[in-house]
Amino acid sequence: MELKPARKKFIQTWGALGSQWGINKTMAQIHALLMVSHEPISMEDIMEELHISRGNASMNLRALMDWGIVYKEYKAGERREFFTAEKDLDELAVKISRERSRREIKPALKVLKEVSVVEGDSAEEKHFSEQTKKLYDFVLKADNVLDRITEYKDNWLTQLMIKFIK
Amino acid sequence: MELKPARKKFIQTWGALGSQWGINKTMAQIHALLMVSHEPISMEDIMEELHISRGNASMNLRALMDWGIVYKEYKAGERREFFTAEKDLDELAVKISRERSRREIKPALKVLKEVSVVEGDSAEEKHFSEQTKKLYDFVLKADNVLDRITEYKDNWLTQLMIKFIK
DNA sequence: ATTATCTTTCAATATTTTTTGAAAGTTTAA
DNA sequence: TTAAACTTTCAAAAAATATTGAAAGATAAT
Repeated sequence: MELKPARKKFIQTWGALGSQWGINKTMAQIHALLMVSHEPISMEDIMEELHISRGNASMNLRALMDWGIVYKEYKAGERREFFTAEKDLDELAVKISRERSRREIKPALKVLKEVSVVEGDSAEEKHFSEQTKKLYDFVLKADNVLDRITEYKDNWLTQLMIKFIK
Repeated sequence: MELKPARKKFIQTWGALGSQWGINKTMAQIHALLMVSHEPISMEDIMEELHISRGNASMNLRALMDWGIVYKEYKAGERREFFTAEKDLDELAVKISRERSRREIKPALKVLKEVSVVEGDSAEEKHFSEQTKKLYDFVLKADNVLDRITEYKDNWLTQLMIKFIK
């Protein structure tokens, strides 16, 4: 396969995957582009390759940097800023997990805890309280697991366990 | 806390969480409503509680059933259909993981495999091929881990390992 | 201090996604 | 077979989300 179409296809796919998981398409595409680039890229080049406006590029690069998965780089003697992506995938996964946990899971957990204190004797009230308590425990555990996904992934004992469970 | 506002708050939160993860708000809300209900609910009641149209309710219930996490129930002597949610959270997680894997991850893996065969001697081509190969391996492993999230979660050895890794 | 180069911001616009509601479809009962 | 009770479908409308582009904001060179 040729580089150009392969790159294009990869960027499209990564963008689509992103939007299915609540990350905007352009953000995921910029990230994809940077991940497969062997050297830092300027905003101008990102705009050109993805056919997007300056504003769009700027805003999404900012967002990616807020997630801690894209970095600014300065080249000596260059006025422009260049960008690179976190290329260590374990590091990438850890950062994404941490951020999603902080932004989305933790607040949801807080609410689950709040609402699960419903008291009362009716079947309705009992069931509500029980179910939300279970959800709290479950989400809490899942959150921990996600946070440690790479540690699991690469642990030999775990690998063994996977085979065992299978 | 009172049941009514607690239930409302839970449904709102679950809906918001859903949309942040690429599941539409109403779908997540219907699911939330059914999860905390101690008995099956009719479409009419769902429409009323969530203030949504008949069409919306019908389509999202269909989607939830396609995911395998909501079931139809028939009550003796009743013409209407009633709905319940999968309430076993482990089962819920397994089904969601399986579906997302099948619909989103597997197709992405296929593309990753396709594009990673790029050949050539330039640094650009080499880097592209290496990086997409790494991504393929990583996503494949992560997919397997997700698929087994509950097995991990409840395994005592793993629990011990979490503490150990910490 | 002025200009040139580059980045950010944000109101307006465009696009995508979701929702509505009425017509068509289905199933059961009379 | 007709009607009643309910569900599904889908084109149109609404809502939510993303994108643009030009003006304002930085920063460095002259």
